[in-house]
Amino acid sequence: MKQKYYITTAIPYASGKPHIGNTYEAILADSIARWKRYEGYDVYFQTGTDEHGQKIETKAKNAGVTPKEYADGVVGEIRRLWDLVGTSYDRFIRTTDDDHVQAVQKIFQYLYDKGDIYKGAYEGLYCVECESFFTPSQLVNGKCPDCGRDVQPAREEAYFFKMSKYADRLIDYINTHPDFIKPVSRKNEMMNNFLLPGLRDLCVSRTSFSWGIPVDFDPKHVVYVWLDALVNYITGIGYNCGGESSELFKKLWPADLHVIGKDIIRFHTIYWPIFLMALDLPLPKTVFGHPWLLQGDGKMSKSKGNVMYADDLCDLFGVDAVRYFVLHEMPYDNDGSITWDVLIERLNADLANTLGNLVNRTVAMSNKYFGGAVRRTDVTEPVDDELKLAATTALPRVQKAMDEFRIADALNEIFNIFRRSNKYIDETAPWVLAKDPEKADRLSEVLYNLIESISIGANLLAPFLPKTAEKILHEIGTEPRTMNSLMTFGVYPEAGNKVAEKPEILFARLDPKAVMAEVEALKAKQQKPAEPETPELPAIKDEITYDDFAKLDLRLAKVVACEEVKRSKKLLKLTVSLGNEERTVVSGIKSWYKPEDLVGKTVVLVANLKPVTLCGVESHGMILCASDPEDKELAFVTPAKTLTPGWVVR
RNA sequence: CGCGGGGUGGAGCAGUCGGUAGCUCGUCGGGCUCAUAACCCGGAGGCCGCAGGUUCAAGUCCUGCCCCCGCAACCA
Repeated sequence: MKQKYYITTAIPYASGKPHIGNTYEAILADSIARWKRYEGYDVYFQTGTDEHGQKIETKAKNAGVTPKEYADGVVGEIRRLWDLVGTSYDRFIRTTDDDHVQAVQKIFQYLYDKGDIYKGAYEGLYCVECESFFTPSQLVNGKCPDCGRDVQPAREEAYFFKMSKYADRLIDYINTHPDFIKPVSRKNEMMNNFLLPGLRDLCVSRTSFSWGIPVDFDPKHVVYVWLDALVNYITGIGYNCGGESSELFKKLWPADLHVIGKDIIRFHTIYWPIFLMALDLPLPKTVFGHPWLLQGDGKMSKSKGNVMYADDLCDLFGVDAVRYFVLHEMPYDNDGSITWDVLIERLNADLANTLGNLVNRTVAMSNKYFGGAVRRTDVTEPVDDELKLAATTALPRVQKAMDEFRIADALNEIFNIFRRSNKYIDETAPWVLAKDPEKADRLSEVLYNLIESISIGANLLAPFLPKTAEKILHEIGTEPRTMNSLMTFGVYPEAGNKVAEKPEILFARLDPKAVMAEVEALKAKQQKPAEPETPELPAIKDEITYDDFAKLDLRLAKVVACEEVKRSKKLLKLTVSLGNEERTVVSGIKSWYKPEDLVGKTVVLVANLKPVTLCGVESHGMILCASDPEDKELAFVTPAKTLTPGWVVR
């Protein structure tokens, strides 16, 4: 019986059209899935969309549609893109699917009954306008990062999951399963930053919005994102909490591979395994956190007009060219970068020149010299051996690369066959052989060797560039063959098949100038609806009374000493004098001021602010500063003439 | 001294146990003409981040320093 292989992508949030970086994940997982199928596994490949939550609720409201309608639209777009790039999924799950919703409710109930979920209160900084909680680190200048208004400490009733309960078991599991987190460098991050210092309980419900799966025993709560989203990996294949799960589930679980972005490794290697432990389910074998695909000149943004979408790219270059590019250009550990220049360069150098031209010239010669069918004649020469070796030993090397998820390396190994084949043509010079009728058999053997090598290469290429592989096999008049046969030279029919009469150009060479012209047109189209560059000033806040103002105690303070806070990026530690007392204040202005710039200056201090500890230093007050909305420029506030420290500002 | 990764010809990377520094692209020159101005060969271009140390021998091992990038902690 075939061994099963269950592979998943993360489910992208359906709030907007995904760019090529997001689509990369689908292509990556798809290539692995196809490869595994070719290896003989019974592969089940699941992808889908995450559709609940406040952001979608808000966007839908703005668009005047229901959240489901809004999600339907975006999901349609995502699915269209996934299909466009050839994602060979078995199920496209949506977190709004009925089976998922019911399964999540059952899981929630089960974990609550078990005591792993308890009711508590969520405390944080709340922005009324945005109806959102933020952690202090999310704030911009102490204000809401979305609207720039003030936030206030608030409490919200919520359910929590007892993460700490399973932490020891998870630490043990990670330590004894080296394949669990890939690449390994991520393992240390998780251990050192989260597991070893101790886990905080995770908030798993919300009452501040309603677009979500209701907690059925407490309907004003909806299940909050991670518990809802992560369990898609089990609900999608028929997990039934507390009941009989499907045959499919029994066959597939635990998953063999979760392909995810490096940004959500934490959720997949800590929260997800812990949820599974709580459900008494085995953990996935491997979580692979791939790097990101970045735009060469910085992050993609609409206002820059440099967002790349899979559909535009496919229009310009074709699906397989796009697949090739993202798979080839992504290193294993570091982020990859995508630029139009490099993209064109890759297509021309690898796909058009090395591969396309090779197939083209080989087929052309077969037609020209033998009417399209080349026989194996066994008129060999030593020069053949190196080619045969390159072709028949590629498989194990590709396999090794794939086992480590080094897709770029795998592609490179395959292309070595094509590179070697081009060289072989030069070494054997078929056009010279063709002039001598006595060398006809040798010539036939040479072309046979080329076609056989191309056949092996095309079969290896199929998981990555399915359409191209199909075209190549068609051109050389043969069918896909088994993986095992790729290590044997001479599987292509010895009598020779008829190759395509007129070789089709697999990848046309691109003229960079012409492509860039089209790109400019695309950019212009994107930029039109873009927002103006100048960020708006935050709105004036809600009115307060004099009494509210009077609560503030603002004082002049003279900086007597200042130093950087060790191991902090933004913080300076100031010692200020208020005339009759000195105190320590921490201020996040390291980017704008050096310590010596501040000593001797008089600043305005919020003197009655509750002290807090930042990076291990207690801060007793706050220095008033003014800045532009984006914090490009910032300056502290100082009196117009020298005044005595300690005086009241009002 | 929070944890981890990394600094190698113009770009992106490889370099296992210390022993002539490699690959892809670009660039320059040559060759070839089957082919998509494609293909093949060759050249130029490296104080292998800096400074010490161990060794017959260091990109590789040790020490110190500088810089970059993840993650974490923070603009009160």
